[in-house]
Amino acid sequence: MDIIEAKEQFIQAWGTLGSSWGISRTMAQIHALLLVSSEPLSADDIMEKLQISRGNTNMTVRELIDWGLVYKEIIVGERREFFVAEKDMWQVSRCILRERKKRELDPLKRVFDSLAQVSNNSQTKDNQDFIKLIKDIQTLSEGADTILNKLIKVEKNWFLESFLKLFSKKKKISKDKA
Amino acid sequence: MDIIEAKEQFIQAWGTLGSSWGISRTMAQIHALLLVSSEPLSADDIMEKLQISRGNTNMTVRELIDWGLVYKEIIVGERREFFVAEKDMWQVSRCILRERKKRELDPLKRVFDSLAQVSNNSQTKDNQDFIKLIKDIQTLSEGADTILNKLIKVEKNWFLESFLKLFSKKKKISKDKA
DNA sequence: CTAAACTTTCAAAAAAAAATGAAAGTTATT
DNA sequence: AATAACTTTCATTTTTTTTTGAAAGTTTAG
Repeated sequence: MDIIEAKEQFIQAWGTLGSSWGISRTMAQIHALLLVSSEPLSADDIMEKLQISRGNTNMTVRELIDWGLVYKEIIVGERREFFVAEKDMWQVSRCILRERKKRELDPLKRVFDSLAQVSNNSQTKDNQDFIKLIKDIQTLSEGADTILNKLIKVEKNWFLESFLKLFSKKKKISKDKA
Repeated sequence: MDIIEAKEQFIQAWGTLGSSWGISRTMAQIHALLLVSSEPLSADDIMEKLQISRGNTNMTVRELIDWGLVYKEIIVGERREFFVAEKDMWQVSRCILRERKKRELDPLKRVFDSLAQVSNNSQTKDNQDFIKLIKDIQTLSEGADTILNKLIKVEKNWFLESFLKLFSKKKKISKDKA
């Protein structure tokens, strides 16, 4: 497999993976295309390479900019806008984490904060169970929130060097196995 | 807000949240309904309470069972099957993490393992960058994999007591603030 | 100011995902 | 073995999400 082919496969694969990440195929493909392009691309370049419409290209690039995954780049003497992708994949991960947390976790917390205010005057077993369910979900979602916030803030090296080591400790092999 | 109302809101909210988690609204709603029911429910109970079709109910309950979120329960003297939800929310989180990892992270790793085998004979800057991109994505996805596997295995108390504390250390307030 | 170059919007079309329900399949009872 | 009670399947319909493209809007240059 040569590099050209590999890049095409990358764009295709990133697009497919995007769907399972709740990101539209086009959005993921544009992102991938910009990631593998050494030069900034114009809206027309993107349209042509991915065979998509102008409207779709414009809207999707805007969204990528909102996420912080793509930047506008001005080229002197050119009137058109050009776009480049954020190439630091740790930064990319942070953007994706932040946006997915915003979409997937924050609404959960909001809903349960309001649900937690349910009055608990009837003390049947059934109702106690419901109150506990709400509390449990809140505890866990706050835990998830704490972890995600930390991951979003943290430096790449801290993640790769300190944090990951917490998880990769080898299991001690006990003598009684021998 | 009384408990009945709160439960209905819970089912509704869990359904809506489900969509943003890549889970169909019905699947999340059935799950929520079973979570708030103290008694096991039959397929007919579910159909009636959520106003959905038999086919949909059956397929979705099967999927919830596959995920490990719902169990069949046999009631003596009843021919029909009854269903109950896993009530331990930590266990529920694990199931959801495991299934989402399977859907969202594992395919990523597979794709990039195959892309990593791209030949690197032409040593242009451009190609070096591409190779680096692939490597970076692999490093990060392996990191994510390690963390998720650990979280899926770990005990609830370890998560809430030891793990979370790593993240919630209070910032030292320095004197120059005063 | 005006035309050209480029960008944005949004109603309508297409595609993808989810739900329906009738028919086929199973299993337990008599 | 026949019937009744219940479950599963899947082609079709409905709903939701994504994309299109023509029209409207903006900005720059002369």
